[in-house]
Amino acid sequence: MAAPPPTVTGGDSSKHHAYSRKQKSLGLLCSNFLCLYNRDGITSIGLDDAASRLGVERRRIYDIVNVLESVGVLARKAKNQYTWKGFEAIPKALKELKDEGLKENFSSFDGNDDSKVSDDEEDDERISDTRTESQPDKLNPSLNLKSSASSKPENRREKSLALLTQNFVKLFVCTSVDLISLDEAAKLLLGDAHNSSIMRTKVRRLYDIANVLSSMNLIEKTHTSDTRKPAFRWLGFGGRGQSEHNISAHESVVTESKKRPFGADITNISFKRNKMDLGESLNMNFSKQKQVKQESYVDEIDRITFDEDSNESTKSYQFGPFAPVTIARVGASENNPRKVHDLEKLATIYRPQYQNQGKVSIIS
DNA sequence: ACGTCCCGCCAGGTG
DNA sequence: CACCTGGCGGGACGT
Repeated sequence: MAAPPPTVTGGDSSKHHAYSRKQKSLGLLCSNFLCLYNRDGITSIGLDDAASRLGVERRRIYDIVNVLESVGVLARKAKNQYTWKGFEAIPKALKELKDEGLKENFSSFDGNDDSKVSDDEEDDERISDTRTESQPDKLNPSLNLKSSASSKPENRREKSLALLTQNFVKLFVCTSVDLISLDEAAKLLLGDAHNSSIMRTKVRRLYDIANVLSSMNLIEKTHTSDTRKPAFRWLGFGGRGQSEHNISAHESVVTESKKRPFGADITNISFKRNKMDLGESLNMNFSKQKQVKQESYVDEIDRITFDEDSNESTKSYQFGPFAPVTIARVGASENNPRKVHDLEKLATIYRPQYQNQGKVSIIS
């Protein structure tokens, strides 16, 4: 036991900037992650590589990766290695989730109830591409919401975060519920056993998930009509940011990637204690501006069919490229499709679109 | 005071 | 056995 450096208050070195939790939030980290790996043709993603680049511990990467994988953006390839599927993989993943959810009992929340708990664990066909023969099935979680009673060992792996993420998404995709608070979601997802701690932990996880999903603009934090209880609204697609793909015809928004608005960069990121390694790359300063892009979601953002009966009718997902803002120019060198070492450059150009709820700082 | 949620301990899993 | 994964909850930060 090496006496770990206790305390953190104030940093012992130079400026003792009161670090903000917001700057280390999963949501922001996710934005950085997305921005970092969405550029050019990135195929593989190393976890420790990401951790180093983002200046966070591995543990946090797992959190992000698990939720990203749940929506199809990433796919586990091997140890420490993930495959970047891209945002374009989201629609498909969502559809699968929806399909799965409908087969189960996700269609009974809010308003109507339909306790039709079909425990059918039928293996849905995976439209997925890569099919590793190692694990034929098992990919499908057996969502045992309430009344599970079956202590089926099932998958020891993927217990919470990934599973919970999918269930959370199913909630939106399979029902007409567009707005929901995490408490509600927690209750729904774990049945009714609101036994103190269990639910508290659940909610904690949901916060993590919601933050990541928010950074992707799949959901947004708002509040219920009554105004009071914060809740999350499903957006599906509708992020702003230009895209190379054509969007719906009615995207009047210019989504022009104008040059970054003033650079109010805040150098943050790991300044605390780091791992043993990570010495060469001092701290890369990520220029991040807490800009609140309050884009008007005019038009119909359109979410995947909210009709409960419509099975496979509207499959045209107009995924709007909610790509984290553009600017795909990599400074330097195109001769390295795989790895990008220019952290500094990358960091400089990168611009996360942190979604800030609540106040709206006019900056654009 | 309560809502949000970061940090990292430590237990399984895997090679 | 070392290392990778990731559940889980304390308790600090935010409002």
